[in-house]
Amino acid sequence: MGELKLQMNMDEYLPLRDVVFNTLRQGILTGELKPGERLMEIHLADRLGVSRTPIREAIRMLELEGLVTMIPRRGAEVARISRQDIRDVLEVRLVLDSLATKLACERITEDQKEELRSAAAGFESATGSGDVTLIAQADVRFHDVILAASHNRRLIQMVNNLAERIYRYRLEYIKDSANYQRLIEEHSKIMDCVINGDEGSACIAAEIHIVNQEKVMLNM
Amino acid sequence: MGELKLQMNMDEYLPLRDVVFNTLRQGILTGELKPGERLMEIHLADRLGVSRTPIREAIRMLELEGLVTMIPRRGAEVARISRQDIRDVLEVRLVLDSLATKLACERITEDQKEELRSAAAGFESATGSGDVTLIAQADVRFHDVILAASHNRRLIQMVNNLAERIYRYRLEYIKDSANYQRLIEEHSKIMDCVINGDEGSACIAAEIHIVNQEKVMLNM
DNA sequence: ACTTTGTTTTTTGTATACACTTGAAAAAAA
DNA sequence: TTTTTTTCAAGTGTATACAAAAAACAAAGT
Repeated sequence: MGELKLQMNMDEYLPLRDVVFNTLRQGILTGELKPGERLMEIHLADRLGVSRTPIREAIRMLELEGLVTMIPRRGAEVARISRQDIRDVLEVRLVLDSLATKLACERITEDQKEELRSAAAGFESATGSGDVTLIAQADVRFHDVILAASHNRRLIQMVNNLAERIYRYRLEYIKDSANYQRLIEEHSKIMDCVINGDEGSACIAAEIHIVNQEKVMLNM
Repeated sequence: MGELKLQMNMDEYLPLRDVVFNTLRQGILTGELKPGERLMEIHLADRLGVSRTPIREAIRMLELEGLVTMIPRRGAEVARISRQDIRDVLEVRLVLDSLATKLACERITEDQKEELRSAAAGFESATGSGDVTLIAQADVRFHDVILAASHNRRLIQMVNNLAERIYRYRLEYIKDSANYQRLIEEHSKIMDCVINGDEGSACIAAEIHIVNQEKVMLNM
């Protein structure tokens, strides 16, 4: 069993359960905790230097988030993701991203338009750096701006949740530099449509963006 | 403070946290626990005859489900639902129900077609009974069949979660017998399209169904 | 060698104790 | 009477103890 490098960020003044939640979440998203790996309360408690109580509560939260699976009287394990799961997620994401883009066309503020331009430029320059983490962050930021511009909290929450579940696979996608040029163009197209309020084209561009992603991710 | 009639169903052999979760969930959905009402751990523990631990875990789960709101160092309260929340939820539901209906057209099995006919008939006869609970159940069943026919687990889970959040308001909608005839016709239309695999018309019918609901619900 | 049974260990499920915050009430001062 | 301070009660946050279940392992019988 490999030693986990889980390290809690105690800076923030949050309930321990939230700190643990964020820590475990991060561990799962980065792949430090692998699918199928058991999450044993005592071990985690020892490693993170807290008692079992906050660990348990954090695990309950991760369960609802879909990142861990509970087996009664056996404990929790990091959720395994099947090909079918990815298909299901992307199928839903297609329409939700499309909706977000459409709503963004109607509701985006001037500030957000500026933010969007900045995010698109940031992504393009990030691809130049070759730093995968940086690129992933820039990509997330671009999508976050559009989501925020939809001004629909429920939608934002749901899309973020979906994105989280397939984050690891999306990372693989981001790693492949063969996709960069296309991604940049797709972002650019989406941005133009949203800024000009061209709903129809914006939706189509957003859908193409997801479909391309789907094609690559399902071949991994 | 009114006496709650919360009663746990101990028949099932489940972890207490799940029993508590279901109990509180039911209480919130039926309106027995009202929006804004504080959920105090000790009181609930006493009332339900368990310790604080399962109560806390159940509350963490309800929080992620969106049914309760946590205020740090103050505890939990039943989530308040704003007009904007309802708008947001219905905006998302529109596209998700539309997607579910489209997928159902492609993937529905023969057994499910039969089930769908039965559910539609059941709803029509339920409206005759005048029993609101019965009608609501029949309505849920109809939608569940279509959801199941989408064969997309993530979608099923998400739509159910959305539906849950506005259940109380939907109930009000169901109460008004002025809507029955229209509901029956809408169901019938959706059913026909799904069974015949007519995706385009099915989506439109599903969307009309939600839009009508939205109109009424936002006027309450 | 193989199955079955008994025992031990590990791990979860639940209860409870204690510390710390916060809000409110009561008491004292202006 | 009003304001401020103090005290106290109520409630959450966290740790820990104990019980019960499941899994792993060993031993005995076939």
